[in-house]
Amino acid sequence: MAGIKDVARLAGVSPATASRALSGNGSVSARARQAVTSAASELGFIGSYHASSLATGRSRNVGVVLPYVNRWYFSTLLEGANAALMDAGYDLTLYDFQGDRYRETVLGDFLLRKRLDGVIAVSLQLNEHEVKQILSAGIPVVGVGGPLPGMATIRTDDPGIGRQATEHLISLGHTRIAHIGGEHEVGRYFKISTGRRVGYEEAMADAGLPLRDAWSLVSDYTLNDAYAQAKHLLANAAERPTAIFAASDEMAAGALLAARDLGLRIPDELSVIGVDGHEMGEVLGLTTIDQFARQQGTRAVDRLLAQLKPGAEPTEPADELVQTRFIVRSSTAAPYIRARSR
Amino acid sequence: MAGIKDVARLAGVSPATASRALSGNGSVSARARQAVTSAASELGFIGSYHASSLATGRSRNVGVVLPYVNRWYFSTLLEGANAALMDAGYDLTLYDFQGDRYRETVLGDFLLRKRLDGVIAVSLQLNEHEVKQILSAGIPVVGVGGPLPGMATIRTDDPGIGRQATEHLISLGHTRIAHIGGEHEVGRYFKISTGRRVGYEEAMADAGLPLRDAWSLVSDYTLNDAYAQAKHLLANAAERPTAIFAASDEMAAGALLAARDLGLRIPDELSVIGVDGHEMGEVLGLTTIDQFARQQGTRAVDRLLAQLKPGAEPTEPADELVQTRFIVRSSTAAPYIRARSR
DNA sequence: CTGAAAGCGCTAACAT
DNA sequence: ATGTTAGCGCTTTCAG
Repeated sequence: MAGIKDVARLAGVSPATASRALSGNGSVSARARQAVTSAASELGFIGSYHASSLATGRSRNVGVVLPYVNRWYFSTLLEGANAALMDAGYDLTLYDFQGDRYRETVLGDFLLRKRLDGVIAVSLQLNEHEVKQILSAGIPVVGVGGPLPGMATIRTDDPGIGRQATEHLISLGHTRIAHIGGEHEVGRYFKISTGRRVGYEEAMADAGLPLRDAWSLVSDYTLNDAYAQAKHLLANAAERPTAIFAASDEMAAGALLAARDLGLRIPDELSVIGVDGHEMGEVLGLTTIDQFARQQGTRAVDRLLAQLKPGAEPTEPADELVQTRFIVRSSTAAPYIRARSR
Repeated sequence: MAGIKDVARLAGVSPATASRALSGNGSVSARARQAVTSAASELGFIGSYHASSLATGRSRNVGVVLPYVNRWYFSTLLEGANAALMDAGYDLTLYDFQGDRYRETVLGDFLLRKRLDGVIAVSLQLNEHEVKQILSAGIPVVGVGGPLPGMATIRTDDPGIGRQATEHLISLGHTRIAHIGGEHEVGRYFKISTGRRVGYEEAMADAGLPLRDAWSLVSDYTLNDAYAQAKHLLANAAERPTAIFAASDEMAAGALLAARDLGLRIPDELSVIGVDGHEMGEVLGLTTIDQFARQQGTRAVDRLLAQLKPGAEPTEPADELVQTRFIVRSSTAAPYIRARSR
C-alpha cells in the first residue's frame, strides 16, 4: 500500500506538499502539482480515509436515518439523497430502524461515534433528551417530515395535502368520503402524517359533511393492510362511502384492489385518491398528490451540505415546505348515484 | 469531548489499560476494569471511530453495493443485511449505482478508500480488471446473485426457478406460455436473471412446446413497463398466450393489471406466475416462487462476517444456492379453453 | 496485570 | 511555495 510519503518521495517533494497538491488546499506550484499527481497515479495511491478523517475531523460521510428502507417513500427519498451525496463526493451510512427495532441502538451507539459529518433524519420523532443529546454532540441534522424542534427541517404541508385531496372529492360532488391514514399516535417514535387526517377532517367540516368513525380508518401504510381495511369498509353497501382518500399511493392501491375484488367499478361506484406520486399510479390510473420524494432527498442533502460549508454556521434552523403537485387521473370522478339522479 | 486519556486519568490507570478494559482485548484486573468503565460512563466517553480504525485497521463498517435501492428485491435484501449488521455492531455504507449512473464512481473512488471491512455486492457484474482491482485491494467480498469469479457468492438457482415456474404452467395444461424477463445482455454491468429465461426455454423445449419470439418479452423489471408489454402482448386475441411467467412479482403484477384492463378473467383466461414473494402478491392472489430476499441479505452478512473473523482466511470462495419456496395462489389454473373443450 | 512509548497515515500550523 | 514539526485519539508491542 503506497502512502502519501511514497508519493512525496517519488515526486521529490515533502509529504505536506503532496497533501496540498492532492487535496487542492493551500498553494502549490504547477510543477510540483504535476509531479505529485503523476507520482500518485503511478503508484496507484489512494489516501487513507481514516487517517485523513482523524487529522481533519471531517469524514465526508453523512448518515441517513429512516424507519423502513423497503417502503416506497423512504427508498425513493433515499435514492435522491444518495445521488446528491455521490455527486458531492460523500459516503452515505444507512440506519434503518425497521420500525423501532433499532431505534435505541442507532440513537445511542451509532450516531454519536463522531464518524458522521451530518445526519438526515426522515420521519423521526425525537424527545427532548434525544434532541439535546444530538445537538450537544454537535452533529448537524436536517429532519425530513418529522417535527424536530431546534433543527432544520423540510416537510410537506400535510394538513394542506389532506384538505386538497378531500376538497377535490367534495368538488366532484362526493359527500360520503372515507379516509385511510396513519395512526393517531405512534408512541414517541414516528409521526407519520396524521396531518393529512387533520386536513381531511377540516375540509369535511368546512363543507358541512359528516365525519363517521367507520369512515376514518387507521392503517400501517402497507398495501395489504389498506386492502383488508378497505374491503371491510366497502363490503356493506348501505354504509359504503362513494370516495376514499388514502394517505399514500400504496394504500390507495390497496383500496383500488379491494374495490375491484368486490366488483365495484372505478370511478363510477368508488373514487380513490392517494398521495405520493408512486410510479404504479400511472398504470392504476390513480389520482394523486405527488410529493416528489426523490427531490426531498436531494434537497435535504443540499441543506445539510450547506451547513457543513466552512463558516456557514449562523443560519437559523429553518422549516421549509416542499412543493407538491396534483395529478388527476381516472380513479376520481363524480359519484355515480348522483349523476343518475340528476 | 472526553478522550480515553481523560477516562484513564479519572480511573487512575494508564490509557493503555483503559483501552484494554474498554475493548476487552488483553487482560485487565477486575478492579481496573471497574474503575475504567465507571469513569467512562461518568464522562460520557464515546471512543473516536476514526482514531481506533486508524490504529487497528478495521472499521466495523461494511459496504452494500446494489443497482437500485427503490426496487423491491434490493430494498428487501438491504433490510435483511442492515438487520444482521446492526446486530453485529457494524455500520452499513450504501452504494446505489442507480442503474449504472454511479458505477464507475463507486468502483473507482469509493470502494477502495480502505474504509470498509468488507463489501456485499448485489447483482453486480464485474469484469476481470475490476475483480482484480478489488481482490488486490484486499477487501473481502460476498456477491449476491451476480457471478463474481473468485469471490464468495450466494444466489438462487435461476434456471431452476424458470423451469419450475414454467413446468407448473405446463402441468396445468398450458401450451401457450409467454415469458417476461430481464434483458439478454445488460452490457457489462448487471446480469439480471436471464437464467430464468433459460429455464423457461428449456422447460418449453422439454415439453415439446413452441417458443415464439413474440412471447419472449424483455422488460426492465418495473411494473409499468411489464404492464405496457403485457397489454400489447394480450391485445391480439388470436396470438394471445394462455399463461405468462414473469421473472419478478412486480412484473407479474403489471401483467395482471394489463389483463384486467383488457377485461380478461384471471385465471380462466390468463394464468400468471411471478418470482419473489412480494407481499403484494397476497392481495393479488399471485402464484409465485418466494426467493426470501430478506434472508439473502442476512445470509450474505453472515458469510462476510465469517470471513472477517481473525484467522478465518483460508475458506474457499464457495458458491452457495439459496432456498426458494413455491407458493400457489389463485392466479394460475388450467386454461379455460381447454377445460371447455373437454 | 500494567505502563511507556511508538506508531496508524495524514494534515495544519509555523517557519522559511 | 515548500519543508519541518507536531499532532489527530486510539491501540499495541515491549518491558517490567
